[in-house]
Amino acid sequence: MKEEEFRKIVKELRIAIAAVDVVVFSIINNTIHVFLTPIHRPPHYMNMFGLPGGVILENESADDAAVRHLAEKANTKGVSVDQLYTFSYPDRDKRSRSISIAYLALLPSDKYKNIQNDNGVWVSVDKLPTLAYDHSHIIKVAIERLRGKIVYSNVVKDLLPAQFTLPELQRVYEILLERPLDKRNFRKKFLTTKLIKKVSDVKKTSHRPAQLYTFSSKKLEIIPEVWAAL
Amino acid sequence: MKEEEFRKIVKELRIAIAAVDVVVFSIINNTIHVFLTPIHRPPHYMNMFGLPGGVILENESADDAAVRHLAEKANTKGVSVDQLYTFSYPDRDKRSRSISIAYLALLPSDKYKNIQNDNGVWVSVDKLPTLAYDHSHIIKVAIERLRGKIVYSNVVKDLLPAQFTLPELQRVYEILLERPLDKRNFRKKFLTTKLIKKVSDVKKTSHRPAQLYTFSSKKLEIIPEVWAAL
DNA sequence: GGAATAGTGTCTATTAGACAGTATCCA
DNA sequence: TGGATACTGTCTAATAGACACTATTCC
Repeated sequence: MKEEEFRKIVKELRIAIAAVDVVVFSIINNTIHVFLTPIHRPPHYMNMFGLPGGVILENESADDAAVRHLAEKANTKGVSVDQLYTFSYPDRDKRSRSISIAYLALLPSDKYKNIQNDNGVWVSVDKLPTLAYDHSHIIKVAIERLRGKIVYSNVVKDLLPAQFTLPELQRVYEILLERPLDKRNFRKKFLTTKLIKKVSDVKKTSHRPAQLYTFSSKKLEIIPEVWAAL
Repeated sequence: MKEEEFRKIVKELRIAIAAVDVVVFSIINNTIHVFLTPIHRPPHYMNMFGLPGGVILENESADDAAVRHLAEKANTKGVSVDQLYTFSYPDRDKRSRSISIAYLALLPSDKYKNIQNDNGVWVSVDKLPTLAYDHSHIIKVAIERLRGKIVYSNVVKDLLPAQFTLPELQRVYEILLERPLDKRNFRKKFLTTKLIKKVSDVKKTSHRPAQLYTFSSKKLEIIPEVWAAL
């Protein structure tokens, strides 16, 4: 069935179609970047960028659809997604009624190049162009959610390489929280959470090497502590 | 269009239709109760109960639809709803593919009788019958969300009458957290949050009267404190 | 005065947050 | 040895949590 015909029927049915959109973040050059794909849907959305996403197929859950669309548009595998929010204002898609189940995905900074393809681009969230649909809004909500999550969980694990140093970890928190953190308090607090453990290796640089760590668990863990330290 | 015909077309389109379901909680007789409506959808769901809900119309958001369906099925007005999660497993509705944007609503214990009508019933969440669709699962998720929310926000405001005593407030926390709380610590902590304020009245009973309080704000406030006190 | 529930204060242990100097590597 | 960044510990103030008695009303 042609898309045109499809939309006509859907419109007649006066129903809301559900689709998914995925906000993929990675930290590049010390700023949060989001992965965008080209969108060209005349007459309203021409030569624009937007979030990767699309329809949900007959035999998949929205979660599956999010993973699938991400894999197709960003050429990646094994990225886990978390449901963010469902956006449903009637005019969010000017072409026809559609509802977006938005997902949040995180990519370690040593992996972001993998998911690049000819069309997709990584853009700093501080320098977003005008995006298709309500995708700018979705990204804003995603940033807030991410900021909220890091203070009571180990979500940052998905933004860091498998092995990382404590200064690198702290830097991620500083970027997301947009404020400097005290090095001693940060280390003290983070080590008491037992979320990370030493590996028997150091990161060699042009100065004193730093101890490498890894996250104890690959699953999302909830921690009681709140990172309010200055 | 007849429902049968509608479902046939939808099935041919192989698309996912979005609907809403609303979990309404109230505390009745010291236990969490949920509001259920009768559901009769042969052949899979006959003479059962389930959450109030239904389709999203052309010109309304999911939030609007949730409020509307709640008003229709439960005969009430002015209840605010919060998006809970979107459920989308392909077989969650055995009749046809449908996705549920679930909402959470709370009703003060002095108001729950208002939303009763000939068909709806209030059932303790400890004694739920088998429900239609995946509604049992949705309710479980809703309870967890509610439990999580009360420790860092003033959500309980929607479970209490406009004026209430501190022992009543504490009771709500004890029911939701399923453990006793120390009276002195509870009062001390809650009063330092400034979430509530005294009113110039007391609740008269057959023993010593209790000071009445009211929530300072009708909006959802986030508090840093965590109610972990024993 | 007895029953029933409201209301109150202190002490201790832990945690949060401020703060500055030493250690280790490389060039 | 100088540059650069990793790493470490203490003090203070605030908070969490344990704990028991007095106050007020009604009957």
